[in-house]
Amino acid sequence: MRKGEETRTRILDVAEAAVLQKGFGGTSIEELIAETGITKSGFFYHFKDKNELAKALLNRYIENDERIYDEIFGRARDLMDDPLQSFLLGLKLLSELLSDLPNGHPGCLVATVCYYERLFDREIQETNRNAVLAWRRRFGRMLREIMEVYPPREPVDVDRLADMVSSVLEGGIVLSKTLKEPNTLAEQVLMLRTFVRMLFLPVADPPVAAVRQGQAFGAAGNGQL
Amino acid sequence: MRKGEETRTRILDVAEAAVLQKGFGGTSIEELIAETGITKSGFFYHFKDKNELAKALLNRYIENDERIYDEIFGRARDLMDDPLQSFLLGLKLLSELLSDLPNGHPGCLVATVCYYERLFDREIQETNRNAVLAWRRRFGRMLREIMEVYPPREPVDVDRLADMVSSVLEGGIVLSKTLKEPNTLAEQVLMLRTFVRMLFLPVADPPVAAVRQGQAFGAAGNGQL
DNA sequence: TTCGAAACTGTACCGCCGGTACAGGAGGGG
DNA sequence: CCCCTCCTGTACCGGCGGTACAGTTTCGAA
Repeated sequence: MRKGEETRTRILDVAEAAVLQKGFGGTSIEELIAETGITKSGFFYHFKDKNELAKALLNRYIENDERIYDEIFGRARDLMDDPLQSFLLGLKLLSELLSDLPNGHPGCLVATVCYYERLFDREIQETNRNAVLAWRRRFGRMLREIMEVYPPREPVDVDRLADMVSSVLEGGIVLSKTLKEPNTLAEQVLMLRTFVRMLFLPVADPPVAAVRQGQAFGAAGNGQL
Repeated sequence: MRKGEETRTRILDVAEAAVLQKGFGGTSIEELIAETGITKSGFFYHFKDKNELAKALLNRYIENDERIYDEIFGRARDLMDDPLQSFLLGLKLLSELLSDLPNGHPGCLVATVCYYERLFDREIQETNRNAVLAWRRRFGRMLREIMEVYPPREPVDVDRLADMVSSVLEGGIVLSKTLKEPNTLAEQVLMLRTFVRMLFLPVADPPVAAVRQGQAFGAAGNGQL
C-alpha cells in the first residue's frame, strides 16, 4: 500500500506536468513510463486506461485546488473580520501566490478537460462541471456575506459575480501562458480585486480633478461633487 | 484554384469543429478525411502535416475573430460618438451575439493552442501570442480613448484592463463549455461591462441607503454623503 | 483541340502508440 | 511459509501520422 501509492503519485506528477503542456491527446503513456522509470505493465497496473488516469489526475487537481483556496481565504478570514476586507485580502494573497510561481502558472486541468471534452466519459465531464460549480458556490458564499453588509453600487447577480472570479482566473491563465508573461495572471486577479472593491466600497479616494468634459448621460449624478 | 480552395475550406471547417471539441491531439486526420469525404492522399495534398493544418486553422480563426470584433465595435462606434458609450454598446452587442449562438460558443482556438503548446513549432506559438497581443492593442486603443475623456474612478493600467476583456472572454468560454450553460459567457461579458461602466462613469443611480455598518478603512472617504 | 497544371485517388508501407493478455518474480507482513 | 501487493518481460493487435509514388480526372489557357 505504501510503495504503490508512492509510484502512483510519481506517475500522476509526471502526467500532470505533461498534460498541462500538451493536453491529454498530446501526452503519450509511453513518455510517462519513460520519465517515471516504470514499465508499461506497471503503468496499467495502476491505471487501467488513459481515461482512468485522467480521472485520477482531475480529482487530485481539484482537491489540491480546493485546499489552496481554503487556506488562502481561510487565512484572510482570520486576519480580517469584515467579509469584504477579508475577500479583498484573499484576492491579494492569491495574486501574490500566483506571482511567486517561478515559471508562471502551469495551466488549469479543468480547462484542459474542457477542451478535450468529447473524448472523456460522462463521469469526468460531470466531475469537471462540479468543480466549476464548487467555485461558484465558494465565491458566491463569500460574496453573499459581503452583500449582507455592503450594498453593491450596481445591481449584480451574485452567482455571475462569483463566476467572474473563475473567469478571470481561467482567462488569466490562458493569457499568461500564451503571452509567456508569468505575471499577467496575478495582475488580472488584482484587476478583479479593483472591480470588487469598487463595487462594494464607497468611493476609495477623492479624485484630483472633479469635473471633466463628460458627455450628457441620462441618469448619472456625480456623487463626488 | 477554385475547387482546391473549396476542398481546403471544407477540411478546415471539419477540423475546426473537431479540434475545439477534442483538442489537436484528440483529433485524428483519419476522422477528418472520413467526414470530408476525401482520401488521405487528398488531405496531404492540401496540408503537408498536422502542424500545417494547425497553422492554417489558427490563422483563419484569428482573421475571423478580428473581423467580428471590427464589425461589432465598428458598428458601436457608428452608433455612439462618445468612446465610453460606444465601448459599452460594443460589449452589449458582443454579449448579444454570444447569447445568440445556438449551441453556445464552440471554444477558442487560441486557448486550445495554448493548452497544446509544446507540440507545436515556434511559429504557431508566436502566431498565438500575437493574436493575444492584438486583443490587448485593440481594447487598449479603445480604453485609452475613453480615458482621455473619463478619468477612471480608480487608477488602472490600461493594458491590464484591456487584458481583462480577453481574460473574461477566454475564462467565460471555459466556464460556459464546462458548465454546459451557453449563456454564462454572455453574462460574463455583461458583468465586465458593468465593471467598465462603473470604472469610468460617475455614480449610476443614487443609492437608497447611504450609510451602512462599514468597518474603519484607512483612506476611504464617502463621496456619496 | 490539345496540353498541362491543379486536384485529386489508390496502394503499399513504416514506426509509434494505446491497449490487452498473461506469465512470472521480488519483497514484505501475517 | 504463504499470500498479497507491486511490479517486470514479452508478445501481440489495430489505429494513426506520415511517406512514397504512380496514376487519374478536370478544366482552363494556348
